[in-house]
Amino acid sequence: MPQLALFNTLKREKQIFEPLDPNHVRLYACGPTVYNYAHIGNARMAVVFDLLTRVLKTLYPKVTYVSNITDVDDKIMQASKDTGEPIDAITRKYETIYNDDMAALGCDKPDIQPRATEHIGDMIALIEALIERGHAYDADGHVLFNVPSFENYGGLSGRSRDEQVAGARVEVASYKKDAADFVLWKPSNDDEPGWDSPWGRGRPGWHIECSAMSEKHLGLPFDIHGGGADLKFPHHENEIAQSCCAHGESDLAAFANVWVHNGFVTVEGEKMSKSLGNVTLVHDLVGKYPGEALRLTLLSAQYRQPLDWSVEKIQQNKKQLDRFYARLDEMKDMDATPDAVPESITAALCDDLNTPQALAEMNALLKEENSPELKSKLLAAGRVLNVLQKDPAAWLGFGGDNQDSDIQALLDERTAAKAEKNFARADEIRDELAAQGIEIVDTPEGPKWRKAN
RNA sequence: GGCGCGGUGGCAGAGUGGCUAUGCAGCGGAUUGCAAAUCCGUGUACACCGGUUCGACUCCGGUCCGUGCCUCCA
Repeated sequence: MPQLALFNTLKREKQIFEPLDPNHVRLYACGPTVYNYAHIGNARMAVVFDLLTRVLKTLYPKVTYVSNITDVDDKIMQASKDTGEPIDAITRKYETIYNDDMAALGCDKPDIQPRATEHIGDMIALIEALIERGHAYDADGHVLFNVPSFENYGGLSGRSRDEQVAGARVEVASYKKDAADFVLWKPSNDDEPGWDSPWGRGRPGWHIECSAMSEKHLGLPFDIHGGGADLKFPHHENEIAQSCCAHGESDLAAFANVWVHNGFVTVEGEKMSKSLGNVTLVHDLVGKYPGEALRLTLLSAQYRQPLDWSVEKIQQNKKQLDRFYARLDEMKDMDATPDAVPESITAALCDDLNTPQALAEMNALLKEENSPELKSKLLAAGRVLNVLQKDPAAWLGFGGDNQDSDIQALLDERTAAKAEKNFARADEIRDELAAQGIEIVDTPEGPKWRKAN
């Protein structure tokens, strides 16, 4: 069996992945805060961890992938104030949109997708444990994690004590014993979402939800914890501190064994930001381009590398898919048994998800003659990456032969013209249709047409 | 300032101490009434300067440049 190597941020090196329990691999990735449409950066995280889960599922008998929905957060409250929509309506709406958009990118829904608001009790229990162990304190309705109480704090992001700063959501400096202390629980006004707690009516800080939900659904320690590179600090650092301290552990790996962080997406060379107005929403993209082309584009760079998003790149990856689908179309009548993923592709993916290498290996397959074996290999490789599973003719756009009698009439006329060597008329018809965005492709089975792109 | 990442052919993007991916674009050719697709051929590129080595794009040191995090952020 091939061995999976992953770059472990915690150790800062690529390591052979060794599951804590080979019969059940467990991973968690920090999901979105649902107050707006997901952007292409959210999508990269979703696609990367979807792929990682697929690869793990080819290697191990049971894999549980948990990715949360953050549905309590000050940004959501702000969105509610801005739009007048109730908080629940906002979070449910964008949760649904998120899942739909990620599905369009070929991401399976995580095995478990917990909502923060449904785990408040677990968070409170965790906070209580932290207070009992002397790692947290309450101050006027706030509960803070005391960073100096955890000797190994900072081990993930590599920051020394002096450099630590607060990762709190709100300004509570006056309550802090240490500048680096961060909020576990904070009081809510009457018009804000809140839950009863030993410290009064309030709501959780950001980091505690992931500690609570990952432990609840996966148990501690679990194998892999992931998210975007920017979450390393403070979010993941604080998660580790909370989870370790709540259980009296000093080893950072007592929470999650391997940490995986995906790189950032820039757009046309610039960082995505609201001020630049270049936040690229998945929702807009899935309306314009095939989800599979978007997925492949997100996988066109190795996951840890920065990825620059551009229309040109989408089109390039779409073409790539066209080539694969064209070959699959040629082999449409062959029986394929896509069970075994070609070794070269498994090897590439097992090398820290080297998707560009996997793509290169798939291109190498195209050098082979058409055969049931080749078809099987392509489909099996495509299945791991979750591409190439569609009907080739439909992908290539040749599905609509019988749907438009006007076009069919012109095609018939052109065929007749060609038979009479009236090429002037034949070309005229080609031009006419081209003007309508219709492309004629002559094949051994006769002319076909599709919408040009 | 602290921590980190990166500079590869026109573009994208892997990788390796010697055998110099892959895709897109370009160019030449084949094929096609035309077109598309396809096929064949075509590019010794690895920021700069030193060092190690029989040999470095790959290892080490330095320089320059770009970039991420350190505040909410995937």
